[in-house]
Formats: sequence, structure tokens, C-alpha cells
Amino acid sequence: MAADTKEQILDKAEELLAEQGIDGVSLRAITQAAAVNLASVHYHFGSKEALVKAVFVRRIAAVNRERIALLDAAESEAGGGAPAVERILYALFAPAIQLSQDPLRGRRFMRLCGRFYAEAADYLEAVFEEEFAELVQRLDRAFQRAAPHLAEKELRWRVHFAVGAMVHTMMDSDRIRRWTQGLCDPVNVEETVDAMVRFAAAGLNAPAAGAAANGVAR
Amino acid sequence: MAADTKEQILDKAEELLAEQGIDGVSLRAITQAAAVNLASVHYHFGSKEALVKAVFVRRIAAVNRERIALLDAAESEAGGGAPAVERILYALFAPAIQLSQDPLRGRRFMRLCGRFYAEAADYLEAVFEEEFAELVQRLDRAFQRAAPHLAEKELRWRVHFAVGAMVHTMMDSDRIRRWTQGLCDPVNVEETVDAMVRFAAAGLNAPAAGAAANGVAR
DNA sequence: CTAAAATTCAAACATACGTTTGAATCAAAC
DNA sequence: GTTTGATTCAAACGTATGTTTGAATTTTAG
Repeated sequence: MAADTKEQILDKAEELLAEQGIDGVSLRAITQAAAVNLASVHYHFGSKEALVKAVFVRRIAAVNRERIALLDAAESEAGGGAPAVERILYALFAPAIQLSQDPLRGRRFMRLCGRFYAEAADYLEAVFEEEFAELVQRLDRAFQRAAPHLAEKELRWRVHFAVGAMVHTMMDSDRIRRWTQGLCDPVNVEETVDAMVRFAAAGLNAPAAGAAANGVAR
Repeated sequence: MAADTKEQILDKAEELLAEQGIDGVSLRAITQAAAVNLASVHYHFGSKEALVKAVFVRRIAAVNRERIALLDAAESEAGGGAPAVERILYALFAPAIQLSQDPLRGRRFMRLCGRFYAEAADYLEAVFEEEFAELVQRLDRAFQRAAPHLAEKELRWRVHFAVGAMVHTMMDSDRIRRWTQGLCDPVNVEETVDAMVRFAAAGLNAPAAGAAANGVAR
């Protein structure tokens, strides 16, 4: 059937792309794993580029919708005030990492997101900007209200670092597990998100640059 | 001359690999840019894999040596005590980012490191473990002494997040500049490292999980 | 200056890839 | 039951890649 073929391609493509990267996996490998004909990819998607985009968009749209929903909830809970930095970070981190209801599919997609963000092929850049435009705008504004003690530049840097911690965790699950001999394992979603929120919130809430307290490295 | 050819290949390979990734650049592109014959790569290095390794090792060894030197200095300054978390983070961050004496070559290599760390081809994994073994061991011990209030698992997570902030900054210089309309620019090495140390230090120094103070996300 | 080793060079090889093609097969509509 | 459109299939195309080859050239040594 049509729907079956198309979705089996998407499923296997997601799996293999996450494991081996965009350039590392061939259409032949994908179609063979999906037990469909090689030409099906071009029939249903048009090109490898389009397939990769489809794999990505299929899930990221849902993730970002959930992020914005969490942000909405936090803001309405805060009344007219600004939600705490921790709530904003949770809205940013949790859906991406919590997407792992079943531990297999979720971790695959985490890795895939990280890879896409890292490899950043040119044709993906546009997809990113489209899929993230609203979220970025909302987050920027929320952080600005939540951390008014920070100059814009300092705040932007810190948000960038927080995103770095998240992306790193997304694409690095094997390495962190190996380096810590299993002590830290992103498979434990709640633990991971908690630790991440604590870390990033402390970083974002730190006093501004000039107000540097004592131990700043010279 | 031999040395000239070999180093011109390394230079151009570094440049192109940083810009386009390992799979994105061909030996033909490298040799053409270096104005040497295609076969020179195999004569001097043996394979593309070996060339990539050589490009990486050429600089990372120096960077890690400097990191360890900074760590040594911090530890001897601290006498028998433990250096502050800020000093350890500075030892970790600064050499990689400060490698940019000249703004061109340095940023190239930052990006290259990030790419390598992200793409993580199998044959690079071994190089990573070899080149980073001593540093990782030293850092782990230093952090443990500097943050005795943290359980090992929590500490490991936080160090992982700090590394994430660094790696993200290494490979993302274009995007952060674009998204902030030039406000945040990793070309300003000192500013970047300062902001990064402040952020990560606050994250590492945050109270332990259970001792959560007030604003922790619910 | 000459012999030997090191290096460069143009050309080709083998392979893997994304893509295209046109016939074969299937599902649905009249 | 036939026709029409959608889908699958095996095969091939064109291109780009890493690698190899063997002769030409340059550098080094005696």
C-alpha cells in the first residue's frame, strides 16, 4: 500500500540517519532496510534531500508545539508576571528529550536532531528557521522578562550555552554513558532533564558580568 | 619540497574540512586548493582517513598540552587546596578558543573540533580517546575536589553540560552571530570565554539536587 | 657528475551514489 | 471485465569519489 511504503521509508530513514548521519547512509541502505524498492524514495518524496526534510519535520513540529504549549502554561500560571527561568528551560528541554516515550524511537530522534543541528546542511538551514521561528521569538521574550538583570548580550550568550548543553546531550548519549560507565544515562529522561534544568538555570541566574563576585578566573 | 607539500595539504584540508565537514569535502577539492597533485595525499598520508586524523592531531595535542599546563598552574597556585571551579573551566575552555591568535585560523580549528566531535566517525573515536585520556582524568579529579558538595553523578552531568556549551560554541559561530545580529560573536575570544566560564561555573556551583532552594522548576 | 632515492604527475580504475526510465503490477471505477 | 490511474520493480545512467599505477621529474649522496 502507498501509506505503508511511505511510512516505512520514513521510519527506517529516521533510524539509519540517526545512527550514521545524513552523508553516512545511502538510499539503498534505507530502502533495503525498509524492504521497498529503491525508486520508491523518488516516487514518494522526490529526492534524498526531501526525504531528510520530511523525516525531520514529521517530529520536530510536534515537539515545538509542545514546547510552546508548556510556555503558554507557565506564562498563564504566572499571571501577568514572568515565569521563572526554570520553567522556561523546562519548556525548552523537556519535550525534545521526553519525546522518548518508548526508549528506542525517542533516543533515535534526539540523536537525529543533534546531528541535523550539527551538520547543518544548507538545505536544512531554511527548514530550521521556519520550524523554529515562533519558538525562538517566544523564548527570547520570556527569558528577557525572566532575567531583567542581564544585558541583552549576556543573556543571549547564556541562552546559547544552555542550548549547547541540550544539543550536546541529544547527540551524545552513547559517549556520556560510556565515559561515566553508565552512571549518567540520557535514557533516564526525567533525571536528565532535571539535571539540565538545574545546571542551565544556575547559569542563567548568575549575577551579571560586572557584578562578578569573587572567584572569577583571571 | 616535501615539507611544503605536506603542510600545504594539511593547511588546506583544515580549512576545507572546517567549512564543509569530513564527508563534504573531497580530496580533489583539497589538492586543488593546495595546488598539489591528487596522489600526493596518498603518498604523504596513505588515505583520506589518515589525513583527517593528521589534521586533527596536529593542533589538538598542543591545545590539550596547554590545558594541562593551565591546570598545573592553577593547582600549584592553590597550594595543597583545590582550585576554584572557575579556574578549572578556564583551563578547559580558553586554549581551545584562544587558539585563535589570528582570527582566521583559530576559528577554523574551533569549528573543525566541533565537527569532529559531532560527526564522530568511528575511526576518530580512537584518536579522541587517546588524545583526551590524560586531560579527562585530570579534569575529573580537579572538579571532584573543587565541588565536593556534589554527588559524583550530578557532577558528571554538569561537566557534560559545560562541555556541551563549549562544543556548541565551537561549531556554531556563524549561527550565534546571525541569530543575535552580530551582538554575540565568538570572534571576540576573551568575551566568549568569560561569558562561558561565568555560565558554566554558576551551573557547576549550584546547590546539589536534593538541597534545591526555591525556584526549582516543579 | 652520476646513481639512487624521494617526490610529483597525468591518467586510469573500481566503486558507490542519487537519479531516471519504462515496463510490470496492483487497485479502484465504470 | 475492462480501463484507468497509482504504485512497484529491475535495470541502467551519469557522476563523483577514494585509490592505484607507472612513468617523469626533482632532490639527495657518494
